[in-house]
Amino acid sequence: MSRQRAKDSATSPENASPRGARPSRGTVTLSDVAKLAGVSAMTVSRVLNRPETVAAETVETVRKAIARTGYVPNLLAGGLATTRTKLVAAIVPTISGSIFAACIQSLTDRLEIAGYQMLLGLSGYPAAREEGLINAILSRRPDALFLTGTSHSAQSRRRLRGAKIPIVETWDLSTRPIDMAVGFSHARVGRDTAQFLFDKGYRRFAVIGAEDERAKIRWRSYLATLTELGVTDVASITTPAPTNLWMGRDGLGKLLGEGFTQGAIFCSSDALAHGVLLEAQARGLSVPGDIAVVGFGDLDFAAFTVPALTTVRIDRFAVGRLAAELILARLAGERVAEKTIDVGFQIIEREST
Amino acid sequence: MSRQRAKDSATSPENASPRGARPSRGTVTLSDVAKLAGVSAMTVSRVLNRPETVAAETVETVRKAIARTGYVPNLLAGGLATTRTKLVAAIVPTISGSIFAACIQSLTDRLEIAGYQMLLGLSGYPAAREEGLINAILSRRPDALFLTGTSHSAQSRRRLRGAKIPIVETWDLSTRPIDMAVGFSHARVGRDTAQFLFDKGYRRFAVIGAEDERAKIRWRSYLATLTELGVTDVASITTPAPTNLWMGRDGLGKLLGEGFTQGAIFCSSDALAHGVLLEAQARGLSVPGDIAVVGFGDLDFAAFTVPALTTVRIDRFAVGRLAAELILARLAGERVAEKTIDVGFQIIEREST
DNA sequence: TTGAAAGCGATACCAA
DNA sequence: TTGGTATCGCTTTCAA
Repeated sequence: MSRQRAKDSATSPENASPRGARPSRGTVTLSDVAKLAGVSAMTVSRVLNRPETVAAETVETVRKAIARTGYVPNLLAGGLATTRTKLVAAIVPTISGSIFAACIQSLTDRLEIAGYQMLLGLSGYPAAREEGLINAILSRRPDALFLTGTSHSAQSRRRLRGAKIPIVETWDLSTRPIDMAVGFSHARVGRDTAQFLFDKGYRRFAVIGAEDERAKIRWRSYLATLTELGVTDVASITTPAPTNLWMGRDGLGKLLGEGFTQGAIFCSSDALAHGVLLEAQARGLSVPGDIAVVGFGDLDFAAFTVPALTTVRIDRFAVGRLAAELILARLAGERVAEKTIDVGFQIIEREST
Repeated sequence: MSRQRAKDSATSPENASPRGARPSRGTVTLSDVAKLAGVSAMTVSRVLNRPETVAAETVETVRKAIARTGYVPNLLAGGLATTRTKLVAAIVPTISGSIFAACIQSLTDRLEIAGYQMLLGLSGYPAAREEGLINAILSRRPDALFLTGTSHSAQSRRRLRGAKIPIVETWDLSTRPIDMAVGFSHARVGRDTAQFLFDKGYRRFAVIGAEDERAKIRWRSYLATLTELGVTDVASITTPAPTNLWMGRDGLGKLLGEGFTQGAIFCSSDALAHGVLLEAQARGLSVPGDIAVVGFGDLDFAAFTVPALTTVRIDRFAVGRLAAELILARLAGERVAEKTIDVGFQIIEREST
C-alpha cells in the first residue's frame, strides 16, 4: 500500500511517524497543484480567487496544472480559514407539494447566481425538529439563514442571534423578526376574507382550518372578524397539518353532518378547499350556489383546474426572491433599510363554469 | 476594540503579532469550553462524539460548560479533520411543482434520521449548470451524492468517479450508472403506453413531448413501438422543458390544426396532459370519447382532479427513500449487492365521470 | 480515562 | 508579483 504522499511538513523532522488527523486518501490538494506548476500554494490560491493579482503567464501555468491534476478545491478548509462558507441554509416545514417548493426554487436560483449554495433543512409540521435542525445547520457555519415563520423557541432565538449572520424569516409578519422578514399578515388574510364574503352577501359561515401555526392565525382572525360583524354561529372544523384533499372532503362531510348545508366555507389551504369542492361535487351540491369555498395559497393546480375556487394568492416566488435579495445585500455589506417586506396577498375570485 | 481573545497557542511566543487566518470573531470554540470545564479540548471532543469513553462526572462537567457557553461545534473543522462531512448532496433539475420535490422530501427525511444533512443543487432544464454545480458541490466534500438522470458530461463523470463517494443516479436506468441507480426504464414507459393504447383499440395516435432528456426517451420509444405495430401516421408536437399546462393547451390546439381531431394522445408529463384536457373541455371535445389522454408522473393534482386522465404512475417517494437506503448502507460500510433498483411504473386508467 | 502534539487544506499577513 | 509562516477549530494517534 504505497499510495504516494510526499507532503513534507517544514517543521517536523523527516521521518516522524505520521500522527495527527487521518490523512485524506489521495485527494489532490493545493500544494500538489503548486508542486506541479512549480509555484507556491499561495500562488495557486491566488489564481483561483484573485487571478488579476498574478502574472498572466503564471496564471496560465497554474491553470494547466489545475486541469491536469483535476484539482477540486476544499471549501471546508477554505471556509475554516476565511469564516465565509458561501453557504446559505433554509429551513422549511416540508417541500413536497407545498408552497415552499416554489419559494426555495426562486431563493436557490438567485443565490446560485451569486455563487452561494443551499443547505436544506426540513423541519416537518409542527416544527418539532426545528431546534435540533438549527443547531445542526449552524454547525456548518452558513453565511445566512432562511427560516419559515417567526415563531421559534427561546433557545433557538438565542442561538440564531448568536450566529451573527443575516437571517430572513418568511411567510409571516406576526411577531417581531429576529433580523429581517419577508411575508404578509396572516391576520389580515383572515380578516379580509371574512369581510370579502360578508360583502358578497353571505350570512352563514364555516371554516375548515389546519392546526398549523400560521393557518391558525388566519382562521382565528376570520372567526374574530365574523364575530365583530355580528355573525355568531360559525361552524368550525380543525385538521392536522399538512393538509390534503381527503381532509377537505372529510371536512365538508362533517360540516354537512352538523347541518351546515349552505353558506361560505373558508379553508386554510387550497388542498382543503379542493377536497371540499370534490366532495360537494360528489354530493351534488352546487358551488357557489349552495356553498362558496375560499382556499389559500393559489397553487397552480387550483388556479388552473378549479374554476369555482376563490382563493388567497401569495406570490410564492417573490418570497424566495426577495429573501435572496435581502440576504445578498447584507452579505455584500450593504445597509438594508427595509428589513421587513410585506409581499401582500390578493383574494382571487373565480366564477363557476 | 478589545473583544477578548485569549487563545494562547502553546507553540508561539506570548506576544507574537496575530498573523495567519483571519480570526473568527468571538465564536466559542472547543478549547473555550475546555478551559471553562477545566479539561483538555480532546476531552470535550470525546464528550461530544463518544461520551462512553469519558468518565461520567467529567461528561457532566463538560456538558454544563457546553450549555453555559452556548457552544456550537464547527463542522467545517470537524469535516476537515475527519474527511467525513455528514453531508449528502442532491442535484435535481427543478424542485417547484415537480416530481422531484417529493423525492427530495423522502430522501431528506430518511437521511436526517441518520444524522446527515442535505446540500441542494438545482441544475435547471436542460442540465446546463450541472457541470459547474457538480464542481461546486464536490468542493464541499459531501459524503454521498444523489443525481437526476444518468447522462452527464465526460468531464463530470470523471470528476464524480474521482470523488470516490457513493453516488446514486435516479429516474433513469437507460445508461450504465456511475455507481448505483434507482429508477425505471423510460423506454419501457413509452413502449407499454403505446401497446396499452393499441390494445384499447385506438388506431389514431399523437404525442406531445417535452425536449427533456428522459421525456424524449419515453416518447421516442412510444413512436417506435407504434411503428412496429404498423401505425405510420403519428402527429407529434414537441415543447421545451419544464412543461406547464399552457403548453398542453397549446399542443392540443396545434394537433387540431393539423387535423388530429380524434384518437389517443400521449403527453410526456401530467402538466401537458392536464392542459390538453382543459383545452379539450374548452373546445367541447369529449374525453375519452373523441380523444384519450395519457400523462406521466401522476402528480397528486392530476390523480385527484382529472378523472379522465390516464397516467403513468411512479412512486416518487420510493425513489428518494430507496436512494437514501443505498447511500446509508454504503456509508455504513455495508456491501450493497443490488446497486440498481428498478422501481417500475404503473399505467393508471381513469374513467371519465 | 485524559492530555499533548501533529495535521487536515486552505487563506491572511508580512516580507522579499 | 511571489513566497513563507501562522493560523482557522477540530480529530487522530500515541503516551501517560
